[in-house]
Amino acid sequence: MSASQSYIHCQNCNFSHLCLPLALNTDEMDKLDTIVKRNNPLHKNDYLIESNTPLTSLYAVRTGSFKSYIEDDDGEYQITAFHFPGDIIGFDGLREKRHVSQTQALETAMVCEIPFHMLEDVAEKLPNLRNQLMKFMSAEIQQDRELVMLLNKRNAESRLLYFLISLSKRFEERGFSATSFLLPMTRTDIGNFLGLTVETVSRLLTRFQKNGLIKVEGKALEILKKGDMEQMLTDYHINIDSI
Amino acid sequence: MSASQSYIHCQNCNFSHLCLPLALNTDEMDKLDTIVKRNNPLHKNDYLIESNTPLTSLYAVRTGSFKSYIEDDDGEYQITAFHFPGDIIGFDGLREKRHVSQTQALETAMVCEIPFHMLEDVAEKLPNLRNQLMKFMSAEIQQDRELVMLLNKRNAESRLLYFLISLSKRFEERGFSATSFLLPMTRTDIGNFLGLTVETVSRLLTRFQKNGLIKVEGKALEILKKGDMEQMLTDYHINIDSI
DNA sequence: CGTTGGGTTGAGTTATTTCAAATAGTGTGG
DNA sequence: CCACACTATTTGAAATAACTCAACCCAACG
Repeated sequence: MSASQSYIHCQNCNFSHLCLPLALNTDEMDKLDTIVKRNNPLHKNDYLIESNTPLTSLYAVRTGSFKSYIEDDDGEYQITAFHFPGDIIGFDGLREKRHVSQTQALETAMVCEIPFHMLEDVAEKLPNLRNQLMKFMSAEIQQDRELVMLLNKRNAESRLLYFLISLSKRFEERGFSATSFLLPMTRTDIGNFLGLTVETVSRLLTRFQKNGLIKVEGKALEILKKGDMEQMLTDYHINIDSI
Repeated sequence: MSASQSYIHCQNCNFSHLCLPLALNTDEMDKLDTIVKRNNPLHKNDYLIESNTPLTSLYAVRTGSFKSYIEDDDGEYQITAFHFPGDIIGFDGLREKRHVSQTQALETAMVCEIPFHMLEDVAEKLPNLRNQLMKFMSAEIQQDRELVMLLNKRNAESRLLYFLISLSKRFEERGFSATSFLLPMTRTDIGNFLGLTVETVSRLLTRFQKNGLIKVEGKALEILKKGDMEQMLTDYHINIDSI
């Protein structure tokens, strides 16, 4: 561990309330902390995980952001998640102890690496940690299923609204502004994730802006009418033109 | 436990190779077996799990089939999975120890109930069982993500093909015919799951039949050209009319 | 024997995609 | 720091896959 990073521990991490330490007491956190490796930063487009490689570690995002995607034989790919600080990456590989997706940095980013065999050892002694791991996986299942519903039942407008609102919430949970942030991913990434074309995403962002819901300028997004946007998601009969 | 059911154990269950016992030795299986409750059969449309109820048990399907779905405030619902013998139901509720989806029998069906607090106790002593649980959850995440890709990237034809092929595989794994089986769910259910309308599902089934891929008569399905169907899924540029 | 739920088929509509083209932005090597 | 190349984004017009609406059939069932 380099000197410059030696002071970083779960105990003083800004995102521990979202991360694995969540349910652990100080002692337990110390145990977890001893197995965490904190590596050099990754840069934009660097791979954190390549698919089909053996699963040796899980990763917790410390700073920056990532996208994970699966790819089929035709090279067609599907972004399955965007990851922000506190998120744990790698659960989909547990089944075959082999990564089934790729994870790439969207910007300069750092992670905490948690070697899997050591995590298993620690978890052996810490029921809380085991529980926490299960909860994380369960949450992922729940989220994926909500995404399926979104894709199957909602139109392009709702999907993008949902995406923006959910980003906003995630930034807020992490102590960032809920109403003003940078989109770390491209429009193409957003479209890929939501099952829309780039063109549709772009057109909708423009339309949201014209209707005064948001302000976009490149990567910079400002959410102007969060309440209205949230309501459009709940009562999905309301659409953007009724605002 | 009723006398008529007392002879049923994981050891002599036809589906243990797909179920929790998969990675357990005989001793371990015995331990698991002692906590499993085998209840009376459920009938078509009976609820196995109602949403928002506390999670007290996981369930393993023993016979018959189920559908699970999430529902939003508008009453709109999304079927998230169909379950067949050996499948474990309930992982999405672990996060909040509360079920987030409903599970309903598609036909007369029986389950093995696994009380969750006892499962945790047993898992405490059996690393293999813990592992198996994680693998099941990880598999569910993986499957859900493949479903997202299917919904986002494939057209109606591919989606339904995928559905039929995946049913076929699941029946085969369970020792049933891979080419001739009954669809336990309605066309509406299939459409709901795949993000299509009933009409589209019906039209496609008719078309598949006209092109000689399958034979359908009500619930009865016969898969005539499995190879062709699988290839259409792999090379998704090939479509039904090129067969 | 009327009612109800599931399924099929046809015709017209529409949300989103595709294709095309122009503009803006970013990074690299000289 | 500029020029060039490449990628990302926006906007418009035309095409289309799947949906909606409507009608009808069939089987199960009280």
